[in-house]
Amino acid sequence: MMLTLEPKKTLVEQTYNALVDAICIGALAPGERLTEDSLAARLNVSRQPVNAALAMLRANQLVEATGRRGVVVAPIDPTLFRSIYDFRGVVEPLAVELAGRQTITDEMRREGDRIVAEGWRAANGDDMLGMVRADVEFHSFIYRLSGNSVIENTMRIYWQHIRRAMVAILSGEGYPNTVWSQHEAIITTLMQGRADDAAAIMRQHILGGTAVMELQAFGRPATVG
Amino acid sequence: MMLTLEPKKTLVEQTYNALVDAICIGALAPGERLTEDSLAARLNVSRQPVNAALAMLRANQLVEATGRRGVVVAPIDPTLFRSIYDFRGVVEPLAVELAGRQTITDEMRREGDRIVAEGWRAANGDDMLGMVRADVEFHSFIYRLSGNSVIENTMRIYWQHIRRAMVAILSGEGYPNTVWSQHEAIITTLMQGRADDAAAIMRQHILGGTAVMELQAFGRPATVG
DNA sequence: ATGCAGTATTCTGTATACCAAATTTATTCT
DNA sequence: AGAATAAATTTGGTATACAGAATACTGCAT
Repeated sequence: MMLTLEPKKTLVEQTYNALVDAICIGALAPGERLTEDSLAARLNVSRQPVNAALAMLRANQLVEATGRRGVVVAPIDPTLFRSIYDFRGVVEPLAVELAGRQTITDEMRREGDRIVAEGWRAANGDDMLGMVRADVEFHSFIYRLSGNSVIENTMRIYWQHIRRAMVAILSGEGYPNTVWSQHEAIITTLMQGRADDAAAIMRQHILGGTAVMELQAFGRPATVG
Repeated sequence: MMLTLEPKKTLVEQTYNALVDAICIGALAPGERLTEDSLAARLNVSRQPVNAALAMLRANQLVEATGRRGVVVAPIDPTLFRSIYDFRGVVEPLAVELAGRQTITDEMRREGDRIVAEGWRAANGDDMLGMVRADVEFHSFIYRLSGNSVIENTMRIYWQHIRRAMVAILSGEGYPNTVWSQHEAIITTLMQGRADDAAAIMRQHILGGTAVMELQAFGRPATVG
């Protein structure tokens, strides 16, 4: 397993980011036991930044405490994903609606087009990691457009979990095409000034993601109440 | 009934909670400069837990970094509050709707009644701190009923900010009565199984809060510098 | 073999001490 | 006074130590 520290920023952040990526990619498998000493040795830092990074990972539910015997990488929890998708069901359309109230510059339009183009390229090339990256980028772009820092900061945390499950979701036959059709439609509609319509598509987009996730990742549809 | 023992908390958590409370109550004023050494001395702990607690406060935007010159208590930021209220506008009704899908036990009904009664008592007695506490309790109760951990965890962070501004919001003439009428109506309607109606009231409740906040807290010149 | 008590080991949480770099404040020189 | 320089602060980071908790191990009595 390769754990490499990216330059810049504090050691705590570097450590945190390295661990997040390792967990999301699967280099650190669910259930794997991590001790501060071994991580410190592997990352070539002292225990302190490791300890701080683990505290953050715990707060974000990516690892779980296990008494005085280190932490373990959290399992992929279906209940958590249902919660996240219920949550996204209202937050993502809100982001689109708020984005509709902002002034959209030409630069933003180009940025949107670029992200959609990249998504299509990844989808057509069956580039799984590229699709995940573009998906994160697309939604983060919408959050940024919304001008609402609460949405941005909150969703950043949960995208770590979403990334973990993304491969399973995207592996559905033909699903990438649906995803990027919807992404494209959202951008186009939003840029035309029809934010309400764009929000409605977003709502459908998340609903579809919920359904596919339930089926692909967890094998059974949700109990709809 | 499951009695949950207060788990022995770490110094980091104790430090974090102490600082959060101090900031929310106003004991640490916006703009005040905090250094690790002085806080460590004041709380009688070493620099390490203070450093970790400050990192969390920074992540939650309650303090701001200022180079190598310590951190300062974050100002009360109108933009942040607008973001929070836009956010709550969709998240709180969602919580009510999800709560409507859960099985509601008699114990929960009693809990709801107790919270509403406490809110009225505080409102009628002009007990500002009691009102704030009951308000936090009411909304946390709804989050818990929703069974959605994402809502619970996310909103816990932002309630720290809301608490800071609460006094200004509640000081509007007659407003506490409106607030607790709405709270009571939400609980009653939800317990009757009419979750959609309850969610609609919640939507109105947050809208009203947004308006009052804008007027009371930010619509007039600041009294504190 | 099996069950169990007592011991050893492994870890975390916390404290202390120290250093380097950065940044502000004070001081000295021109 | 203004510029240059030294001193003081303060963080980020490392290393080390130690108590106490959870786990693993060991060996004795069955």
